[in-house]
Amino acid sequence: MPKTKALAANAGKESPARKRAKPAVRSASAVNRRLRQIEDKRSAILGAALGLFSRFGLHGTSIDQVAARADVSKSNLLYYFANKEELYVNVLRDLLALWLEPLRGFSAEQDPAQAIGDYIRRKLVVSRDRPDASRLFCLEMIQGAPLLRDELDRELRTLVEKKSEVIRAWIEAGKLAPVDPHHLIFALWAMTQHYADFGVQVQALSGHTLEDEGFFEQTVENVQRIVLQGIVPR
Amino acid sequence: MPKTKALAANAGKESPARKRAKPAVRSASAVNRRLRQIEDKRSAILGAALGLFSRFGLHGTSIDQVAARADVSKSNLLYYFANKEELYVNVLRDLLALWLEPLRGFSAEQDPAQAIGDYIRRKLVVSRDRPDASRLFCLEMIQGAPLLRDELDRELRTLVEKKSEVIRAWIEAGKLAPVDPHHLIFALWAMTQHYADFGVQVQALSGHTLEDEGFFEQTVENVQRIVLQGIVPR
DNA sequence: GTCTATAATTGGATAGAC
DNA sequence: GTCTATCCAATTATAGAC
Repeated sequence: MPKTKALAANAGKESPARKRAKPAVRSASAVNRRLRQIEDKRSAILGAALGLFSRFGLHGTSIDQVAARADVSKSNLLYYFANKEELYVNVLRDLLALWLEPLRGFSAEQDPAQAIGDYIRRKLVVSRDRPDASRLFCLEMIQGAPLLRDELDRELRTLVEKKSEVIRAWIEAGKLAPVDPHHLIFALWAMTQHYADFGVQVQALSGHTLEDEGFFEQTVENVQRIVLQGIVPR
Repeated sequence: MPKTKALAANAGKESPARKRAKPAVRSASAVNRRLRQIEDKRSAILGAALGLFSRFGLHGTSIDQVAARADVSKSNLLYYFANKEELYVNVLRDLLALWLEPLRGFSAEQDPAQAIGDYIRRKLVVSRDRPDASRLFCLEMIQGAPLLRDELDRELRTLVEKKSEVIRAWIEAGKLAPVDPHHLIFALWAMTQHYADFGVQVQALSGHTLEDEGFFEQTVENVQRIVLQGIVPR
């Protein structure tokens, strides 16, 4: 079984970027330059890690590969992140915010067709521009979300409940057909993420990627139509 | 990078179950019993492997774990499957058939609403009864389907093209709203698989699993309604 | 902060007895 | 067919010089 290293043991070990401003000989600007440089390196590593983790998973990726891709040495990487798991967790944490964002837009005052149509577009933009984020999120879910479980229960859950209320309000106002809010939300997530997570399949079958401007618009339009109008002729 | 061991090298090494009927002292029934026993062991290993691979992926699972779960020794497992990759490939192969099956049902003579409604139910049954299969398939896709790519291009592609024709025929007959067949198929796949692949999330947010009879029916109904009628009131 | 060893471990795979 | 004993490669992680 994947060993869950005592994360608590690392709680004290904070990343080097935390140590700042000790009585310095260098000028303030030189210090800032240095700090920025460090932050850049950190995010270079995080970026490289996302790219690899999102394809091959935590265990399918070696620290070496991440280091090579980020153009740092392995031991240098381990200076910035105490161990592989800490790196992984940091990558995931950055993800969640990005993932929750689009849903926040919903509010009862909006026109539901408009709001949901916009939402579909925004999610497809994420699938197009950040497919790696989507894939890593999916990987984590498949594994039972060992590291995201808490956040799922807290943040995501309350957000979803709030938005479900909005959807219910729309239905009661007769602006939306009676549909279970949870299932609607699942449907929206599933259909839009699919183009990122199953990108290879989409490409193999349709011959296109979301990068393809025409195909992107066609996708937006079709997903919107299916969800809003359905496929039975009116 | 994940090393792709020369699979060709193993082409000759066939599984032990292939050696049969040499002039035997034992009775025919004894031999059959033995053969069945061997097949049972093979499928026990395959089953255990599916369970683990579908959660932790190829690299997240050790041969040892599979062996333990199948209740055989590691070296005994390696007698049945020459190496880890061969085991993995065999698990995947069994999967594809299961995965393609439901789509074959479509034919132009059917009523589209009925056919698609049935399809949704059948796929959700698979998501409920074989979530591990769905997850492994998803894992493989995320990784770029290195082992399924050929099949994707061949079998799946031609099947999808054939069924796209059926959908187009329905549209031309005015029985279906104008929608791109590919996107419709993607939507159906995405929405139904979601309940297996993102099962943890579904559980965390809705409090239910497809195992839950009531929830299952509610899911079927909602997915059908969204796809067929859409959510804008008529 | 960055690098060069190197320790320590895991895990895939083989050899050979039974 | 099944087991025990190993071998060997791949990594993770640490120590310590600069």
